[in-house]
Amino acid sequence: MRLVIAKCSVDYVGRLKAHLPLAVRLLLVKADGSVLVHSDGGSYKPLNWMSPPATLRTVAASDSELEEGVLEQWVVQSTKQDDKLIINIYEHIHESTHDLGTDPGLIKDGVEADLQRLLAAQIELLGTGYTLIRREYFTAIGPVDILARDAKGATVAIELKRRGDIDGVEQLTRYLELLNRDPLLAPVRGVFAAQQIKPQARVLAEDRGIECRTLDYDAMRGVDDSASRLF
Amino acid sequence: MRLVIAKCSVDYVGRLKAHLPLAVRLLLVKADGSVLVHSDGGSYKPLNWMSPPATLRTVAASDSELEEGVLEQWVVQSTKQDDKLIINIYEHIHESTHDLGTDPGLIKDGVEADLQRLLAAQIELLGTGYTLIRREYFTAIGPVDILARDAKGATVAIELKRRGDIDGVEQLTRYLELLNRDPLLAPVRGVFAAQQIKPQARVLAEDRGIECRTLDYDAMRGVDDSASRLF
DNA sequence: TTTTAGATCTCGGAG
DNA sequence: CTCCGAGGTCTAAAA
Repeated sequence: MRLVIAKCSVDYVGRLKAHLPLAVRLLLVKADGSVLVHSDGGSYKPLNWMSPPATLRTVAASDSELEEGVLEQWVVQSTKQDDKLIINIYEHIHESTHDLGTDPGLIKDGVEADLQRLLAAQIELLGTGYTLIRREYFTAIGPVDILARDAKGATVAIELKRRGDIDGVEQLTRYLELLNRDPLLAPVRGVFAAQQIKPQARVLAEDRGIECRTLDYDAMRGVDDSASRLF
Repeated sequence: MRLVIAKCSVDYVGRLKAHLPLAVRLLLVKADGSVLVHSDGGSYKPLNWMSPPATLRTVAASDSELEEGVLEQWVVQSTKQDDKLIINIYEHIHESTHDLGTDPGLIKDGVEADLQRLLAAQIELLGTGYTLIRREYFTAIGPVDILARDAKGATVAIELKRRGDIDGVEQLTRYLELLNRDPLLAPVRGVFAAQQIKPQARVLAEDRGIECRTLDYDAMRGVDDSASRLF
C-alpha cells in the first residue's frame, strides 16, 4: 500500500465524468492497482477512485507535455472496463509505502438473517395464535422469508426487511400470487414486516391487502439474548 | 488527517456487530473524527469504519487493563448514534499527520439528472411530433420522470434509467396503472428509456406494451453542448 | 429537519 | 459467468 499526500487535480472518465479541482488530498494506491482519493472529511466513500483491477502509469513532466505546474501525472486505467482516472500532481507532500499482507476479513453478526431467526422464534409477535410453518420457504421464484399460520389456521407469507420499501411490497406480491395458486396453501395472506415502513410502501401494501407491521428489533433481541453469544 | 499503519484488531458494535482479527492495516483518522480501516485490497469500502461526527479516545496500556500485547486502544464513539469502534493496536508501523484543508468538492456530469435534462430538451428523439408536458410529473406514488405527448396527442409516461432493469419496468408499470385512472390523461402509453436495457427488462416491458428505447448519452450531449461547458 | 431515490453504488450468494 | 438482493449502505436534492 502506497500513501501519498499531494496537491492535485483529478479527472474521472468512464461511466460518467467527474472532476476535482486543485487541492491537497490523500492518494491511496492499493496492491491490486486500485486508487482512492480522500479528503479530510466526508464519510468512507472517496471523492474519486478507481476500482481494481487497475494499472497505474506515471508520466513525468520531463517526458511529456503536461499542464503548467504539473510535476507528474498518474493515469490509472481499469483492466476490465473503459474507465480512467487521471491525477495531475502539483506538489508532493508525503510519500510512504507499506507491506500489509492479505487481510483475514470481516466477521459480521446482526444482519437480516439474524432478524429473521428472531422473528421466527417470536412469531406470536404478529398476533396471538400464530405458529411457524418454516423460514426460507422455497418457491419457484425464490424463498419466502417466513411462512406461518394464524390463529384461524390460514397461511401467512411474511416478507421481512430492515427498511420497508416499495420493492419489498412488489417482492411479497409476487410470492402471494404464486402461493395462492397452490390449493393446499390458499388462501394466503401477506404480512410486510420491517423496522420502518415508507409511506409509499404502506399505501401500496394496504391497497393490495397486505398487512404492514413495524418491528422493534432491539426489543426482540432483548428477549432472545442468544444473539449476543458471538461476542 | 492522520495516517497510521498498525498491527491491530478491530471491533464494531452498533447497528450490528463486526470483528476484524489481528492483521496489519491502514487506520485513517479524518478531521471530523471519522475513522476508516483499510486493507491492501478490495474496493473503496473500508473493512470497518466510523462515520462522522465522532470522537477518538486513546487508552494507553499503562492507564488501563488491556489485553496481553496491546500497546494502546482507540475507542471511536459516534456523536449522534450509539455506535462504537474499538481498535486494539499491537504494533505501530507508521504514523504521520497532514493538514489538507477543506476540499472544493466533486463536479459530476452524466448522472441520471443530466440524462433527464437532455432528453427533455430533445424529446423529439422519441418520435417526430413529441412535445414535453413536464419533467418530474408528481403522482401519489412518486414522480414520473418525464410526461410527454406524442404526435397524435396521446399522453406518454417516460421512465429514465442509466441501466434499464426489471425494477424500472415495475416502477413505470405502477405509474401507468395510476395515470390511466385519470380520465384527463388516459390512455397513457409507457416508454422505458435507458443507456442500456437488460434483456429480461426488455422482454417484461414489451410484454406489457411498454416501448423500449436506448439512449446515446454522448450523442445527446453533443447536440446540447451546454453540458460540455463544465470541462 | 425528514424523506426519497440514485449510485462510477459495493458486496455477497445462488444458479 | 450473470443475476438478484442487502447494506452499519452513502449521497444529494427536495419537501
